[in-house]
Amino acid sequence: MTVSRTLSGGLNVKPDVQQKVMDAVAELGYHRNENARSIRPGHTSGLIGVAITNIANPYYSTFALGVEEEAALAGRRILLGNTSEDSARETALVSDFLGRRVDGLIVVPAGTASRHLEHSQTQGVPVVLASRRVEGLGVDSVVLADTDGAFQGTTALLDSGHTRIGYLGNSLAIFTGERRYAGFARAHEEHGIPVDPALVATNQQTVDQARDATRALLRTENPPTAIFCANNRNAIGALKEINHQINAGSRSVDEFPELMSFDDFELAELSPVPLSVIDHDPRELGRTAARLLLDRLDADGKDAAVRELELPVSLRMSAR
Amino acid sequence: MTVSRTLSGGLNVKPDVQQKVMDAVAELGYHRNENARSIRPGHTSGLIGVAITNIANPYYSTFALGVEEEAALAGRRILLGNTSEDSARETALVSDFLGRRVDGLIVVPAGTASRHLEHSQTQGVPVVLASRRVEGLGVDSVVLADTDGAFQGTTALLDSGHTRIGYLGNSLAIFTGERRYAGFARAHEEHGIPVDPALVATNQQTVDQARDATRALLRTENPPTAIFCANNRNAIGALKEINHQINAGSRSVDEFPELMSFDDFELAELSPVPLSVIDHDPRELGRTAARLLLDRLDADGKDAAVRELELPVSLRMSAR
DNA sequence: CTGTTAGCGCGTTCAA
DNA sequence: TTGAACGCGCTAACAG
Repeated sequence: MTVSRTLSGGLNVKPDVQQKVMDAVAELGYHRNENARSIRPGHTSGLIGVAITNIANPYYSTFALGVEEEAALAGRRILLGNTSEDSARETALVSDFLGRRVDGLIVVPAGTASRHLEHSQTQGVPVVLASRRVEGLGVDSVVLADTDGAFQGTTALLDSGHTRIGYLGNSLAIFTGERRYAGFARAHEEHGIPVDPALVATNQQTVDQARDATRALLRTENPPTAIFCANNRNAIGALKEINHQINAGSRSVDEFPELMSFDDFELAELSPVPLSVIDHDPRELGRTAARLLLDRLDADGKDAAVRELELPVSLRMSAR
Repeated sequence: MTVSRTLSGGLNVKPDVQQKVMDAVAELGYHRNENARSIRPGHTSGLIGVAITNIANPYYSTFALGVEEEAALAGRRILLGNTSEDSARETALVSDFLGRRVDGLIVVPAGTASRHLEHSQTQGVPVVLASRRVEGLGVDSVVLADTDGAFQGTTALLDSGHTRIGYLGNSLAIFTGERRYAGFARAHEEHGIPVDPALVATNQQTVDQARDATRALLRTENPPTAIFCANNRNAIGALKEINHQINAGSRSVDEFPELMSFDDFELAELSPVPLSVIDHDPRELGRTAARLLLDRLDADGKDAAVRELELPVSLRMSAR
């Protein structure tokens, strides 16, 4: 008890005894057992479980940084896990997080399955969805203005005269994939220009897959004059393939399509073809998700209505 | 007890009772309290604490992915924390990790202070250092062949005729900074070419700082014909500045220095100036660090001698 | 100011 | 096959 009291401020412990305790603590390298502390009635772990689909994607690691910063400000740590875009792994991860009694969960959901995120399954542990929503799950969420951003970007391309625009994105079954494609399609509708299905590729998860899809697009007999890339993996893949072909020297630079990327990324400015960006800040997305969660963890935020935020994006047109 | 037995395999529990338990578990969303489990005698948390200097740097997030993959294979999770290159935060982070009774620690040390990593302070929890070593700390470590890689890269530049080579890196007080500079300097020595101190900048932690340093280098009256960049942050900063100046159109491309980057990075191939890379795999670095730790956590690895690994790097010369 | 009691959730051990 | 007692480390509440 004396040690416990000393370590929690030293109230009602003689100063010289406190000193002895501190000396012993320093010498022995003693650390209070947080796991034992967390099982006391009315106490929690101070951990926030963060499940993202891919740590190695700079977009998501920056997102995680934002969460971590905001959590650290509130004296909490994050438990980070990778789902690899796999719903089963997400379920296992969330289950593990709950077993460790995280105070809350921040999830970039991998699929549309959501039983494991339901209130009854999480034992009331609050969940915040980020980047993607899951229908019918009454939880807080923060996503981007996907449809609007894609609409704006596509409109800009159409306005500048493009009529054949390629589309590279991830699966339409994924929340962002569906929304971004919807914006792409609506812009076409409003311009009275049909989307050519031959120019639409929607199953690239990796840079290499995006490269392959780009190669296929460029090989068609009537290739697109611009490509809309629904995320940074696809934009980078397209860029790599185009750069490769330019260096191979088969055609001149301006025979290649210009690019519109949903997501900014490092070194985008080196693109040999004009590249515009639908820009937003993954770090801010992480911070916002964390704030939603932390707020919900506060006594006063506990019973607030469900908040579904949508962060704006901004179109940054290529200088050329 | 019946629930406990059912959840740990169902030995000696009547099948129909097991079923009832499982039904109730599913309905209630019950999860065993891992924190409570971990304080039982002879049990551990299954967590590995990972302290890196910057999650948002793709290099380190890929490193973390490698650790996570390897840890997941062994049924463990990682607790990830950011030190922001700050020794005090590292100490606090490690202390927090120990309080949560991590089974082991993987640390990219921020400084040379190491009291908090000593065996006596970690209560015998094994520590593995990655990327950087700390002198006088008898713990396992895995680092890169920094000196050798820098030596090879610099030698290649000198061999191809450069006599004025700039150096951009992080502080010489940092393990990798010191070693990479040493390789740079030794290559000069062996060629009998002195290093011009005016061309050496060693305090850039961020891309923007690296840009500034590059601008200063290019502005000197006798600018370098090549720049050795000791890590990806510095290479990217140099690239951005050079690209910017090329686009500004003041000089022709081949008046700009070529680049040698210690660290590969995404889209390096888009460089307008020749860029060679001293390549290595951060994911493998992470995996190796995790394996060192997991091995040490096994009964048979417990008392093994200290292992200090050095992973090889490979020089990939610019195609041009 | 310092110590004792009790209970958090779990599973080992022992009893029924 | 099931349940009861015990102890892990910690601290609120209550003696002393």
